[in-house]
Amino acid sequence: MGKIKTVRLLDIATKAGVSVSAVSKTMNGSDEIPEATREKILSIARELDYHPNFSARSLRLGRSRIIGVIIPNNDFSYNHVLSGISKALEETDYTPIFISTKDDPKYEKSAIKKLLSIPVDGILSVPVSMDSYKNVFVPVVFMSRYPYRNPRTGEPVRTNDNYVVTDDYEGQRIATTELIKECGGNVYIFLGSENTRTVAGIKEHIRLSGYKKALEEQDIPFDEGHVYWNTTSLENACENTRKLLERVKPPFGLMVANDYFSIGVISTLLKNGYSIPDDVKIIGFDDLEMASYISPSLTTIHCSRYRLGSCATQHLVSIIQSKNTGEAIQTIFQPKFVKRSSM
Amino acid sequence: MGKIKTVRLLDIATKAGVSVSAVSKTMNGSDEIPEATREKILSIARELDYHPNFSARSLRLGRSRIIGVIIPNNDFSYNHVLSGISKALEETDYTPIFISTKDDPKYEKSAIKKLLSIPVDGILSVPVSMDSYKNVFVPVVFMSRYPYRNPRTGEPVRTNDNYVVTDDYEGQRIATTELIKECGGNVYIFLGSENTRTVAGIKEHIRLSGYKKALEEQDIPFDEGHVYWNTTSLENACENTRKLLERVKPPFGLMVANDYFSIGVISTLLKNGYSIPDDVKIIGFDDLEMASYISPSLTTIHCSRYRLGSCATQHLVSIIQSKNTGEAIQTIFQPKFVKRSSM
DNA sequence: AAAATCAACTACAACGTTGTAGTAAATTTG
DNA sequence: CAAATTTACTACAACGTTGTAGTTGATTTT
Repeated sequence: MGKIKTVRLLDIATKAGVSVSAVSKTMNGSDEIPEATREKILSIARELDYHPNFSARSLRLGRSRIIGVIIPNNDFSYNHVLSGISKALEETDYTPIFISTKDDPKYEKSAIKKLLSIPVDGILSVPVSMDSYKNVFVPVVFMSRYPYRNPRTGEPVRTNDNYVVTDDYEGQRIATTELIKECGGNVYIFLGSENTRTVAGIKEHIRLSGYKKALEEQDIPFDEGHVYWNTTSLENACENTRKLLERVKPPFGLMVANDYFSIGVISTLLKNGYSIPDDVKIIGFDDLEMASYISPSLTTIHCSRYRLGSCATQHLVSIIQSKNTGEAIQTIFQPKFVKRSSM
Repeated sequence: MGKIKTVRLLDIATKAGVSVSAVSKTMNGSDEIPEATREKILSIARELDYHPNFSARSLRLGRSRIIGVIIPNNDFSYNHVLSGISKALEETDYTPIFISTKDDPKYEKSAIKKLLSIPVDGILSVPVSMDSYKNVFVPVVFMSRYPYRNPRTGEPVRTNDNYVVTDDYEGQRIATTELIKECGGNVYIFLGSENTRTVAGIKEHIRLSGYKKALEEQDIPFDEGHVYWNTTSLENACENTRKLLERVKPPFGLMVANDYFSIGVISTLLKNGYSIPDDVKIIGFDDLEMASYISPSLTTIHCSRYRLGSCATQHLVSIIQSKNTGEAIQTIFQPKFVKRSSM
């Protein structure tokens, strides 16, 4: 398995009897090479199966046609976002490179450095700490986690970063409002990790805020005991369900962090002999494809993570190509309530 | 957003009053730089927040610490494989770059070229056409789709490529054997795409072969009408189920291409008033985490795609680092039958 | 017919890194 | 104490590409 010489511009140039520059110009579509020479060069390039050396080009140009994608974990829970990114990038000649941060600012910083040293032409990020992006001099589009609202007040926050998010605050508010219509104040909520409540140092979870807002609107007092944190796996979801059942008996309403974990919740409820939606009314979050296929079919908040990824990607590419006017691109997708049979 | 000058070895060298070579040697841990100078250089590097330029290094060295990952589609259906790869790579200082082929040899060829031009240090691939890899001069480990058996005969195939696969032939044979115990010859099978039956030009699907083998062992004649192709989405799975119900009435046994699509099958059966496992016995494939949480809990063939990815990655890294002895690394994971309540 | 323009190139430096060959001073060896 | 070796460096070419600044020879303009 010895080193194999790759085909360079020089090889083509030698064979065609022209200079390296002429070949380079031809490859880059310069109009100062006449048709005849151009044809000759291109046919030799094809014959030798030439492909430009990525590193050399990146070194020379200071750009790479590579987009860095920073995600919190490598268990691909951002699966749909990534699919959206890949799909959107397919139309362009950019290639994504994914790095995970394990939700740790240390890893995030090193991920950014790694990406910048490539150098990537832009970054799509589900951020851990906004501070990490202070000295990033390529375009960045934040996804999903940007503090677009003050989580304490629900007020929109004005910044000049680029971001694409779904309005989880509104999503949770709507879900809660709908559930209150059915169950009054008897509504519980399963949320994700408590210590990564939100980015940007504001120690209040955006989904929790939406939940509180809905309660407030209906004059229902907030009860910390109705919130179950750490729904971060199917097993945790089941455990939370068991804990909940120990403390309160149905009927009640329950909102689960996402559709996937709802499967665990439903499983545990059925196992304990409860029926859905008669005993427990359930609302998920995301509206995964499978939400309408499981039984009972899942009432949920629709917000396409796929669309989020593809939208952010389109933004980033347009920023890269049009040399950023300084105008921040900010998109907030509004989630929708989808009623099925779990409620 | 002007171009920001990045920190180079030269900047450190100038500030430290030494040569670029001295800094380079220090960075690469050469032992010919004494402790005092080394400390000085490193502290300046830290101070300036130096990070090596990836492209320059790759150009110079002809390697990049990047691993190319080739997968058939960008809807991340190879999710678990990718997670395994990412996880395994986390321990090393290699970074993966994913490219999809859309199951088209044309895209596959161009993906390979792109990766080689980076240049990647190795490739992990779920291949479309083995021909595409003829002139690849970096280590390749094939995943999941390698023709490790002759699909017509079930005989092992001897090659000297590196690969990691799960024995889908055996998996399907076992599933079929188990289902026959319950339903006799009354067993149906839903399989994936008919025209990508297998790689390597052998026009026979490895899973179908396993199915046939089991029938043969029990002296049950093969009936083409028992095979439903094109189970490539939840919706297709439902449609196939409806078609099947039109033609045959329960009871019967049914094997579905994978656990995920089983959700659609189960949904359709329940909707039509059939009960599982009394009317229809179902076996999935994969043993996804959710298989034991859905209702009815899913009997399936366990084969960890995650493990497949991480194993292939470990192999690749070891090949890269030990400068390949020529000995091919080949791993075949044996799947296991997991009985739950859908059968 | 000389001057200016143009077409079709070529030569060369630069991007940031690394390894090899070289060198001067310090230290060890015979 | 001279010769050989070692230590601690430095200088420089090379990796493949691209853009800028030439350099021809031909054509057009004055």
